[in-house]
Amino acid sequence: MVRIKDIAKEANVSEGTVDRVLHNRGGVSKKTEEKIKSILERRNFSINPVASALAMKNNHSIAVLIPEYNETDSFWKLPYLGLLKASEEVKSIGVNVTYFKFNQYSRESYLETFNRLIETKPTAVVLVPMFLQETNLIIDELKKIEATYVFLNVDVEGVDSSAYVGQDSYMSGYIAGKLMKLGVPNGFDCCILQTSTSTGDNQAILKRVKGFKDYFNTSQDENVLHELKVDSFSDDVQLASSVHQFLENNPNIRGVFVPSSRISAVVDVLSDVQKQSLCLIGFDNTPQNVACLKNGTVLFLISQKPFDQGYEAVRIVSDHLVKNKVLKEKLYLPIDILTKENVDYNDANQLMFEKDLNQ
Amino acid sequence: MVRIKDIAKEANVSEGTVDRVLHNRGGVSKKTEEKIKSILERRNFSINPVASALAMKNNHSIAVLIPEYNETDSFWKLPYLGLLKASEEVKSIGVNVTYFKFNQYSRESYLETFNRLIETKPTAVVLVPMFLQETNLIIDELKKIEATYVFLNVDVEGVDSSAYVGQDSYMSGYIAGKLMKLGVPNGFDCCILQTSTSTGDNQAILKRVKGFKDYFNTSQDENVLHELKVDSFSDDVQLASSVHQFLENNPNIRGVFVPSSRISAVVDVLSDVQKQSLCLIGFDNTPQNVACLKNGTVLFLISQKPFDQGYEAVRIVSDHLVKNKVLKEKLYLPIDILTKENVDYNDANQLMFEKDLNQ
DNA sequence: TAATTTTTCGTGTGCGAACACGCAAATATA
DNA sequence: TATATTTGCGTGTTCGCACACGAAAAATTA
Repeated sequence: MVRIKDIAKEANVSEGTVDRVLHNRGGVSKKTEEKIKSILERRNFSINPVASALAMKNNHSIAVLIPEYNETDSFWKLPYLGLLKASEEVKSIGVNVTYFKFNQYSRESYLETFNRLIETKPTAVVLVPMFLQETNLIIDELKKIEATYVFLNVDVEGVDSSAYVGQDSYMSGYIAGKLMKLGVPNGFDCCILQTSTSTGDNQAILKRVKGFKDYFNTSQDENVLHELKVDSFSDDVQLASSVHQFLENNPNIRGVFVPSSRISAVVDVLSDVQKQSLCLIGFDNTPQNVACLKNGTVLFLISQKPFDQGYEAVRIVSDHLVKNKVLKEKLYLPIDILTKENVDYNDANQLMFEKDLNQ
Repeated sequence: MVRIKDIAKEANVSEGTVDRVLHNRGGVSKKTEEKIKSILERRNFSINPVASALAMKNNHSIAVLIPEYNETDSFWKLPYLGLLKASEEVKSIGVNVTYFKFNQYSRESYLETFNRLIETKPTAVVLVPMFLQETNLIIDELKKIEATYVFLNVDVEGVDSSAYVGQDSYMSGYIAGKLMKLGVPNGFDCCILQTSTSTGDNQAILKRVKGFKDYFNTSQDENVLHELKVDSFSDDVQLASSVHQFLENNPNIRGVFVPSSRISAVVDVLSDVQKQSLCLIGFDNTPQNVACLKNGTVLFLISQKPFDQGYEAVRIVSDHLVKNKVLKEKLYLPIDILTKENVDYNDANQLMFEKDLNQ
């Protein structure tokens, strides 16, 4: 590893001078500056971030505002694990990450948790902007203290943010449309199944639906696209009756697209015959969904790569804080197509980390 | 932030003593140890990882043996970039990575390059085991100096390694089979197109073909599977004549599977009508292949995630060296299904790194 | 009690970079 | 030419921790 000392020796100057050109602090003659710069280039020097962090007494802090999770509602576990993994890595370069979890169904919890967060005076914030109105309040506060903030998983239109880390929802829906066309024989229909009222992330769901429809409309083959809206995915009985009635009225349907993460709930109310004959496509690798994928009921799941979202969010923010890298406005993660066969490989990374965590 | 110095003062001992109990190095009386431990607990002390990392100055070295690349044969560029990215990250924790590139078509180059590598006495080696016989010689040498070594991209049967980082070739072929079934209408045929002689990574290709065939055989629908072997993908004229003749003799064919990374060469010799009517599935996101994907000629590409392979290989080895983490024997990377629509998102990571590199 | 061994602990140096202080050389002013 | 001012640069200290060396204190032996 090349050190400042090495560069200084080679240039016949002192370490202080090298330091000056590195941080272009001025006070160096043109000639020696050029000389040093060329040596830096040639030796491919880069500042040792660890020593730098120590000397600077770097104490960046990233605060994360994220929904809490439990067994039944485990979607937010994976982003959290990804955040944790990155946190561990950046600790050694002087970046500290703290977590604040809120109830994703409560606006009050969202705001109240943020208020606790802001008291710790973080240098940067990663947040999941669940509620539009409250998010605007939050952004105002963050601007006051000049904290950089990035949105995680949920992209809010019309609110300016430093960056967004997540999926391109429109395109993921578009791809779902393509896969659906492949899975449904020509001449048959399919339908989009969603709740009439949605919480928080409905922005993403709307965009997925739009992408899905757009693919259907641009494609030559003629398949009719139906829509079914249900009250809730949690009420088994009602869901079952809605779905059965709908399928009876539209016997030509061979594909069902569920743009939320709840396709497993739909599978639970289908008969064996229906499971066999329908091409089911949904979102997110929750344990329940993965189970449906593995037993062959669901043909494709589209993954948002939640683990990677958390990981990347912390990485880009800390690179920004420590190395002054510019924040890319939109960091779109890969749109993963999961099948029965490849799903295990996709989870390997996070599983490995989880295992390490428990030791 | 509480420092060792603070603890020492409070306990009326020197920093050295606190250090001893922190790392239980021994040589501390029971009484003072207890006292210090309780203070550590009470003050909620934790080692400053930044200072710790700096002071430890780990000095591990990883040597990488990998094929060289150029414009026409660019496959190995991406693993190399991934290796580079990881190298940068681990530099700050005292791990140094050096590269040794060989000509992938020359056994002599392979061995000769390794000999240069081994002279640098690395603590660990990442290598692409191209030639079986020579690899055995290499492994013998590595065992002598007790270096840990991991295989990258190519998994060699019957040779024991510390670990393998790459794709599960069998399963990736299996998935290609599934996708092919989706893309080819019932009642039509498809074919596997490969060279009769293959170099280096033919192990992987054989396994892919096996997986592909297995999916076809287990599936209920009846599609006939043909096989076409050509002399070389580089000889346009001959390739064209072979392919055209074959397709004329088998007019029922609607799908072509190319288990190597050269599907773009096949596309180049197809007529527009053939491009329209055939379902083409291949491997690897080389620039040429990605172009075919984007213009709609190729329906799916399966990616080996070459960038990630390089990245992960260095990461797991350095985690092993620095943090004593156990090496997982097989680190299978996700089997990525690439389409026209999602391919851009999949490359984003490596593109970003490449851009940073050029600044 | 003196000599020796063992236990227990303090001191000092280095890791690589950041930055303040201040001296010498170069340039400007009288 | 002597003095003042700027410019260019070297030196020394600090960050918090790891680890080696060796000294004082305690325990053992003669």
